Amino acid sequence: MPELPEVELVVRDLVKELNHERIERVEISDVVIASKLEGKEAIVKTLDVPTFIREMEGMQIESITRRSKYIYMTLTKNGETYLLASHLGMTGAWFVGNSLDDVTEEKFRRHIHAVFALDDGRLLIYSDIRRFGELRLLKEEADYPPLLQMAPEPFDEGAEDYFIARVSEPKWLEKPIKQAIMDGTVISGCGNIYATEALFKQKIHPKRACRRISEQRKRALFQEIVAILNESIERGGSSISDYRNVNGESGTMQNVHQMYNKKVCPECGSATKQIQIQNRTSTYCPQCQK
DNA sequence: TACACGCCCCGGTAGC
DNA sequence: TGCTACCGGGGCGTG
Repeated sequence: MPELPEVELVVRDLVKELNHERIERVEISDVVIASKLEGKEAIVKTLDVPTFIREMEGMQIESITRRSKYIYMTLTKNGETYLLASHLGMTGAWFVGNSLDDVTEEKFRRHIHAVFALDDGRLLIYSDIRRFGELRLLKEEADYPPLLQMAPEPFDEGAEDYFIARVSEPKWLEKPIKQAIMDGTVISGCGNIYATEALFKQKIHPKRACRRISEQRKRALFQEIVAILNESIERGGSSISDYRNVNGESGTMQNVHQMYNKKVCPECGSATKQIQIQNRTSTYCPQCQK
């Protein structure tokens, strides 16, 4: 499942592949169309499918960037600028190819939900096995307020101080640290995998209340998260289940995970434990993490 | 008003 | 082999 590093790698690949192409035609899968007709918000958010297609056709791709776990495509049409904010959910993936057969893995090919035919003849393809991802066409970021509430990019200057300030707010003091670092308004882009790894490396129990962690330890934890996110980008991301890059390749970060989904602590050999925090499974070592 | 909780978008997969 | 329960990112509605 894609977190910040995986999204960053997708963006880097898309930037290499795409250069101001124009979207000529758009196709949306029958299952998405059917879900939308039932009133569900399946992948194509807010807009109905015909409107989404009509708006997207004729758009020129100006730039592709990442903001937290969102892919931002800046688009223009008739002198107006738009933003396509794409979230991969748990199983979303983008591909670029000459035909749908270029999506070589069957489980992704079976779940292609949006196809953007480009003016150079290639296809920009969005596949999403579980359909938890989103394609959100906006006039600007402010049209979807949660985007404005996201914490600064973790690599940006000031993000660490922002983190310290946020977890020092009354609403966070008694809450588990893991809940805080997985909240996108506290840190951008840190999901369950990297939160689990960072807490293990810093020997912090995931349920420890924010109030009961010194500022020094909190800063060390933040820096650990940044280091792990960077390491994962260098390793091509974590391919826990369904992450693939634009060329359909997996990453290798999962090979160096020490705690996420592990049964035994690599440090002390104790059996790990799993608890639920905010309905998310948290794996930790009861001996090493206090 | 603010927060906790459950729901919802789903298919793959583990377990029986 | 086939069925069922479970999992989860993240917003949102309800109590």
